[in-house]
Amino acid sequence: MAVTGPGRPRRGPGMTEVARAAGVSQKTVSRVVNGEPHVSPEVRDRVLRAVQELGYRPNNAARALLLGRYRRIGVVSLGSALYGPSTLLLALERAMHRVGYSFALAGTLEGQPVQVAVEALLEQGVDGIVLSEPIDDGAPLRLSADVPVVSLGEGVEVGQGRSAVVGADGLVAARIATEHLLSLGHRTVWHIPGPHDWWAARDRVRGWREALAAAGAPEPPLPVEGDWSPASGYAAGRQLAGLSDVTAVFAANDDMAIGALRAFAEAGLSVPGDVSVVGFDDIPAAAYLSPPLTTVRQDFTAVADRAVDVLIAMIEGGPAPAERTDIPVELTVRASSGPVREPAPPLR
Amino acid sequence: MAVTGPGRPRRGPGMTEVARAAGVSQKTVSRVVNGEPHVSPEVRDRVLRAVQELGYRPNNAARALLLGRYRRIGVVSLGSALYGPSTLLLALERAMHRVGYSFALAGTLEGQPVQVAVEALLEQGVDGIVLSEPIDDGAPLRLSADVPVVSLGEGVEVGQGRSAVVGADGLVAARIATEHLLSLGHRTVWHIPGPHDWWAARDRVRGWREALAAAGAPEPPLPVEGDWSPASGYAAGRQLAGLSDVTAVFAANDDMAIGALRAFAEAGLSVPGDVSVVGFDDIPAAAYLSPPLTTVRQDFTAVADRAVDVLIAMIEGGPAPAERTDIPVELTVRASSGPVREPAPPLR
DNA sequence: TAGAACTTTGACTACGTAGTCACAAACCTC
DNA sequence: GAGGTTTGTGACTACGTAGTCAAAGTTCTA
Repeated sequence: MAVTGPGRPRRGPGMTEVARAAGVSQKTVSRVVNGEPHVSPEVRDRVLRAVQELGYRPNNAARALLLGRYRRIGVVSLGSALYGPSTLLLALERAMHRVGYSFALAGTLEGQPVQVAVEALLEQGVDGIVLSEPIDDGAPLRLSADVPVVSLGEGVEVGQGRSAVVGADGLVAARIATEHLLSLGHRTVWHIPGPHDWWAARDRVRGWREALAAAGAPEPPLPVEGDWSPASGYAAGRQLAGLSDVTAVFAANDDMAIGALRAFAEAGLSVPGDVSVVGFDDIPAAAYLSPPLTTVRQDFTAVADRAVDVLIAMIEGGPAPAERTDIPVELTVRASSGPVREPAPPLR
Repeated sequence: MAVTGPGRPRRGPGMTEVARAAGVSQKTVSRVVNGEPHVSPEVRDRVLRAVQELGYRPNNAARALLLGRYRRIGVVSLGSALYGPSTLLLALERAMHRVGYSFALAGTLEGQPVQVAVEALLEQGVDGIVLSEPIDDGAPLRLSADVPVVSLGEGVEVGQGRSAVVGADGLVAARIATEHLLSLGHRTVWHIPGPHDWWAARDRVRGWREALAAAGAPEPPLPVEGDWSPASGYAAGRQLAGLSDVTAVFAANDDMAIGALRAFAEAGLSVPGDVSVVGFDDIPAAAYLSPPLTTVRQDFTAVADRAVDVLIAMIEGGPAPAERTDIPVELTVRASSGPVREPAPPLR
């Protein structure tokens, strides 16, 4: 019996109706629509005209049901509007558009395991999944999915499925930022960290540590942990401003750097005169702060492009790449970082 | 014949396999999975156990093909990582999650008509469309879609379909910001506008004009049009700094306000001593700038919730609401705006 | 010019799901 | 205890598409 309840929406014409209009079989319409060979020019024209007239639009659900392929990629995101994550998200959309895939987003709610979002995407139907700005609860992230997964950060264990890792090189970036400050003559560099359950934040801490160790600089204690917000950077900045020997600070993102700048200003410390500050992200406002902020820029477009390319390769049956891919980063030096100030000259 | 080419991915079990395992019919599995009544507890248990064991996951493509409903909403976005748009996007995702819909995103590429993105969403299969941060080329936006459309901004003409408008009240917001500055004693208020093809930008210009007119204040000319970026705000700020009678500036967003602040600082103008500045958005950094920025906050969560509710109502067959919905805004006064400075006192 | 090879077209089918209907069994109601 | 209603279950079907195969027509080859 026909399924035609009252709540059922009108549908557009299908291939069968186009076929009738063009006087051919449904299969021939399928061939024309999909650009398959072995269709005579006249028939192709007739079909295309009918498509035009009827306003035919392919039904992706039917195609997906038949083929088991959706031409859709799911993205799991924390759903924060932070500069990095949102820029990345939009870059992913563009990258998927480029390869003809559509974009489905699932946010993870606080306290919920990532698997919940993955499940939602799988149910909706996706050929692959990108894990953006991932966090974890300490233990390495384990997922179950029957499609390939690309993680933008650390590796993920995916039961039964293939997975790969693509990321901006946060570790190297943090090292570069720290080395920049050390090269200006600072004895050591303090770090305002992001939340420890973010992989990106941990990477930056590690990079900072490595740079200090490599230079033989002492590793100062971490101030209160930030949450990426200017408010948390301000809190950390106040702590640091209270210490006497802080001359260089590397904040895990620009927003926290902004908060720290504010704290230093309120404490009467000049930047970079008394304290040098380096941020992370190169948000558009960075160059227009007072003082303009030295920071590290990640190439989110490159990360997204690479992530999608890797994912598509796996979707099409290729093996998971053995190595992670890291996209290089770039340090932009502005006025907020400068040479260490001479110790107050003795009375002359 | 079975469709089983080599490129075809393995699929999970379907209801039929679950049914076999549980010793019932496929239809009964359907009843259990969808929580329909008239299933005996024992059978329900048996089915649920089989579902668990086999790792059954509903196939949304099949459901959609049958019902013509996707439980998916498409969002058309400009794809800019600006604070407002990205915050809105993520709020939309959450709102859709709340009502059990999934989220599909289509970005409009520069120079391409919005209809292209709409078409992509329709082809992929969505029950409704949200037009976020929309722009137009001067002429009112006309779309063709056979699903309901909610525009977050101005009205859109949708051929054959129903449509509604939900927005933060940018007009009122701009009026409030302007009135705030006038109430501090400024003779008039200058405006740094956003791009004129953004509805939001035009709204703010109109609100500013209305407030000036209502107060009988003269309407100063607009400086160079901004593009929402700090750089463009800086350029406009330099223009304004060169004029002698500028004491109050309302920038169409916080980023441009940041640029303007920088320009004023470089010109030796103090804020708010010489010039008061008000922004728009209340980005997290606004409170930590030097000086902290007076700005207007929009409630994106409320906008998104309302937009999704309205859309769902239309999807479920309801009529399009006749009136647009506007979400109230809130002015946050900080240190960047202050009373007009007394004219330089005559020599005493 | 016979047969092989290719081109063009269509009939048939399956993908996984939920609506419709049929029917048996259990439960009422008076 | 006859008639009616409700409950529980399954058979059958359609949704729109593309793969498979068959068949007729056309061109090429020896």
